Amino acid sequence: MAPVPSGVLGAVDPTSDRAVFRQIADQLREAIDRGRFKEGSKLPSEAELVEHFGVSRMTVRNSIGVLQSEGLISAEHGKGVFVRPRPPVRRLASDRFARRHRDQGKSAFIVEADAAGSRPEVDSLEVREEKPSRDISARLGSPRKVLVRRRRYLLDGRPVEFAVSYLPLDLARGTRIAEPNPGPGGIYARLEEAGHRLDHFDEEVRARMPSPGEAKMLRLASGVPVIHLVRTAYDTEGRAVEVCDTVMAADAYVLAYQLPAT
Amino acid sequence: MAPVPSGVLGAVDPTSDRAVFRQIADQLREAIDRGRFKEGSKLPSEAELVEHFGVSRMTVRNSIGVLQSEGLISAEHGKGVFVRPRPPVRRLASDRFARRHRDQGKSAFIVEADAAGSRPEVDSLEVREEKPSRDISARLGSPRKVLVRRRRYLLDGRPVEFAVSYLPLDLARGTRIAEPNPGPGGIYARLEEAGHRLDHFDEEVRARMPSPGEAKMLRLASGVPVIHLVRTAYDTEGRAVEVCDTVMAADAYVLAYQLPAT
DNA sequence: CTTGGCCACTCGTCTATACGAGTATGCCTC
DNA sequence: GAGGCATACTCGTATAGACGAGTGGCCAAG
Repeated sequence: MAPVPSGVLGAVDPTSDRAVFRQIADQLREAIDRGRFKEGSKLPSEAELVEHFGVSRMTVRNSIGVLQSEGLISAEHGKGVFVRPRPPVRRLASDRFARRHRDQGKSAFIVEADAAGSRPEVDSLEVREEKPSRDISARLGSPRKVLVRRRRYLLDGRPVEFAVSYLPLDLARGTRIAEPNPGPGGIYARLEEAGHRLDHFDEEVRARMPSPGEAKMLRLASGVPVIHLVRTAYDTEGRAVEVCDTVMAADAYVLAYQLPAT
Repeated sequence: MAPVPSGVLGAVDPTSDRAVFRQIADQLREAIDRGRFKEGSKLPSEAELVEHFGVSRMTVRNSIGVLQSEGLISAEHGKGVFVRPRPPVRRLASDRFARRHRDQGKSAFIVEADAAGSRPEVDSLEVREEKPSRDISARLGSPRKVLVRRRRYLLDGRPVEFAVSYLPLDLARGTRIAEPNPGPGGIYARLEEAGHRLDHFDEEVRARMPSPGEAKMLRLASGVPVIHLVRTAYDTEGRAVEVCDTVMAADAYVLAYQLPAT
């Protein structure tokens, strides 16, 4: 068994007020912060840490659990514990829905990812009619039924976002919006062609830990929160024409907004 | 020892593929979601769950840990494990920095909290001059030194937000901006009085797990992420006149923005 | 009645051990 | 050389036990 690299980790004080597993977590955290363990690199194994600190395995695992829930490291069964690499971040600009950005053939997600040098994918595409939930119904002005479009976005094979759009059925039925591929410019272009000129979007941003289902869908390591974004699109007559409910891996996104000073 | 309320929790299957502690976590989660355990109420004690499921204490603690890191429950030493109440949420509107909202005497935070029926406080106020970090320096156009204003906001005694403002020293030195209380309308009003008419704000929104220091400062339960918001204020000449770096308890906030469709 | 202490109950920390399951590697066989 | 298997190493799960420390209620002494 390889020893822990010397000088990187010190000793613990069992008589200290601070719990031993916290002291170990502190030392590992500091070593990571200082770059002693680089992004993506392997930490000493549990057995090595047990040896080095002279504690039991559960104590070591406890300290690893602390850092995992902080999002600093992630354990891989059979391989080891690794410093979590910071994934490339997708920046969502505040003008991302401007008309000029509606590309001819491809969706905004594809265009943007291509430009950033990532390999974009969309999967789990599902389009159907449903009875809206209370919340969605209220946001859309109480339609009896809605068209629901679900899809998952991936970058370089990693799922980063799961989005569900809701549109009042009278706007969507029989149009390309009700088809899996809504055509160039996406559903917003189709809405405007149908005479619903878009005026503005409202977005609500929350952050929280993922549900187990969300963690699975986005393949989230523990310690990664999600950004929950609910966008409502309004036409020039003030009617809500779409609600898009999106759950994003928080470590893959930064949202940018511009606020007026007036 | 009180038994677990009958009918609320079932049994586990030790032969299942799914780990026993996950099965227990699943059952507790479902019971909470269904309202069998209400917000703020006490879950069965570890000893009771050990008894009920016929497993060892570490297994029960493991399942409790799962739900804690999901932000569903929180354990209190000596008291028990409780369903985390959802705290009142502060909604930040996209027009929150509009001039018309600059109240005469009090800060935006105080006015808004009063209106919402909460008891607002500001503490840890600190104003000083510092050499800016690389990032702040770049955002502000590389000033040699900056005025730094730190403060913590609380609602009903609970810390919800920690904010640090940076201003180029030439704008701030010798003005009320450099005083702990900048006066009616806050530092934005002082900037405009000094001839720096504000044009717009850029905001960057990220979500992540808190550092240990942040968790302590905001008294965050485990399983609560933070929203990290960096706002830059620009005057009508395009100069960045302030950067505000804010860390917020994610369960206390929803951010609202309006995006143009053009 | 008040106060102090005891006690029961709670979660927190830690040890020691055992076995299972995923991964990588090297060696042996074909 | 290619394939397959054994093996060693990794983390995952679970048991049983011990002591510590925070909380709150009860009761007896003052």
